[in-house]
Amino acid sequence: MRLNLNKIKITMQVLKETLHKEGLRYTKQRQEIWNELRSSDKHRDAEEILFTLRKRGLKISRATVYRTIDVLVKNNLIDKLDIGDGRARFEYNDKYLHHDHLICTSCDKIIEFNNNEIEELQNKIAKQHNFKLLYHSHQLFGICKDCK
Amino acid sequence: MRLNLNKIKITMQVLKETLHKEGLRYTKQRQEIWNELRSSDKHRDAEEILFTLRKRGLKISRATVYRTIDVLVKNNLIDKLDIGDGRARFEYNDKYLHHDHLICTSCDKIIEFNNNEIEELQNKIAKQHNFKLLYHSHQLFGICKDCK
DNA sequence: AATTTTAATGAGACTAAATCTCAATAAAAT
DNA sequence: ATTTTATTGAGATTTAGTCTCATTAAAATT
Ligand SMILES: [Mn+2]
Ligand SMILES: [Mn+2]
Ligand SMILES: [Zn+2]
Ligand SMILES: [Zn+2]
Repeated sequence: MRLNLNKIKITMQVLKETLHKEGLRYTKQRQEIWNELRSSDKHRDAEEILFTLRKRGLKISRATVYRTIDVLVKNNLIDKLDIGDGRARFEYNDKYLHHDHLICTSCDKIIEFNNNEIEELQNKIAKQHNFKLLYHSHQLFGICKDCK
Repeated sequence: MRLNLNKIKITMQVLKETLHKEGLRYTKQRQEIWNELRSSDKHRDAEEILFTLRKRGLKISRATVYRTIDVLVKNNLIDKLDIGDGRARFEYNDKYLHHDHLICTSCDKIIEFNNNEIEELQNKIAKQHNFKLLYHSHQLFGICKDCK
């Protein structure tokens, strides 16, 4: 319990410092959106975040959700994920355990993987092209074990 | 010249056979869209294809472009590419020389790469998860050599 | 603590890519 | 040549995401 409360405090501090660094204000809505994303390992879309927070009694608009998500993505606090259905998903970005995704085209299940060899090869390719790698998007689409 | 004409004949035959296999008709519009994509190495969006063909005098609608693209993507004759600006791009799928992309977030340049080690690692990861890999999407975003 | 300054928010209008509808048309089968 | 059936075109519709602008709230100043 003690640890848990501290963890929340620390991640909220991360948000506060990021916003300060960008000259942005530490608002209730931004706190709630960040808390919602960092405390779950689901891949959420904007509308889902909006309605979850509204159900919880927060006064918040669609525009604010999209605007906040942009700030969080640009500052690498969350990652944007395209699973191929035209609706972007977002998830907490754990810098110490990066992962990419396998996506089942039959049941939409999302499976996470992390592979350091691929990460290294990506760096190597970028270097070969004298390209400054900022981020990447890597998805494997197919049929999961439960669907075949 | 002889070879060039034969090459066109062969790729048009590929389309004809694919459509036949799917119980679909070999129409003028489908021929022109396929010819447009297979004879260029650009990454085109739907609107671009539509206006190129109209400028060339073909009577064709937006709906037909999108519908045909879907057929070609599903049959692996072309690949769909998401460069992160909300507009899908399409390109000829050369089965004998697969490639993925580096995308400059500053000038939108698209650089192609192919790396067999990564392709093999993808297969390995899919196998580990008992996942039938159908296709993948792999983009490296950053700043190209001309922009930095 | 009250006031001033300035950025953020909410409601809903707007945009743009992609999809859908349905009457007219053209490909293929007969 | 005629019939059958899929395809097309025009434009309406959907939907994720963005924009506007009056109102509100955070932070700076007094
Ligand atoms: Mn994930
Ligand atoms: Mn390419
Ligand atoms: Zn599945
Ligand atoms: Zn560039």
